[in-house]
Amino acid sequence: MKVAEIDVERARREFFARSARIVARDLIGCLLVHDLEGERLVGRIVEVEAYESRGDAASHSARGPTPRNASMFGPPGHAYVYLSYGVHCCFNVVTADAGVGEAVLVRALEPLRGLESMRSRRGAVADVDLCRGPGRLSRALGFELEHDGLDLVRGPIGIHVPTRMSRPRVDRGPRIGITKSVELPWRFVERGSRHASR
DNA sequence: GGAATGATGTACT
DNA sequence: GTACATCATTCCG
Repeated sequence: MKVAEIDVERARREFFARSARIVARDLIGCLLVHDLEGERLVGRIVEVEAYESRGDAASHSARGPTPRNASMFGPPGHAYVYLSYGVHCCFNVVTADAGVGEAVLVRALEPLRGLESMRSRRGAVADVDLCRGPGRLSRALGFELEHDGLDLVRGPIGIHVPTRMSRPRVDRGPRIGITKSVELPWRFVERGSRHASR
């Protein structure tokens, strides 16, 4: 591997090695990519939530490591995928440092590429709803439990930070669907996005 | 072993 | 707006 490639990889890993709330904010506008069955599926991240390790009772990591949340305590820049309500897969990006237990839940995407493939997995829904919700986007992009722990720098799932993008306007507020630590304003949404949930 | 609980989505009134 | 499917995980005993 060339020196330049090593530098790029280090920079990509350091992006995730920060607190979840900081990474969460920066993920708005980034591209979530899945190379699946010879096709590249792409969505633009428009809604996320940060789950931290200290003082966050809503985080899966709040009571320490368990078999389910093990990858949340693993190295940053890896996936944490879990089953919600026994039905839906939810996709997170592990942040901070290994052993800490922080992650960012990706809640909604603006579908950009591979829409036909997304439609085939999602059934008869409007395109604006293809990836509007954490369970929905996992279904649309083909995320499964087997992707839990995957290294997002190596693929086939990855996150692209656009080199040239106007910094999106981001609104911040309480997270959705939780009953603990409801006051923490760690949900980030691109202002005015029609692809966000709610 | 048993019971409660979801970081949800869909259907229905 | 409300109802509920559905099951792995977690906690308690």
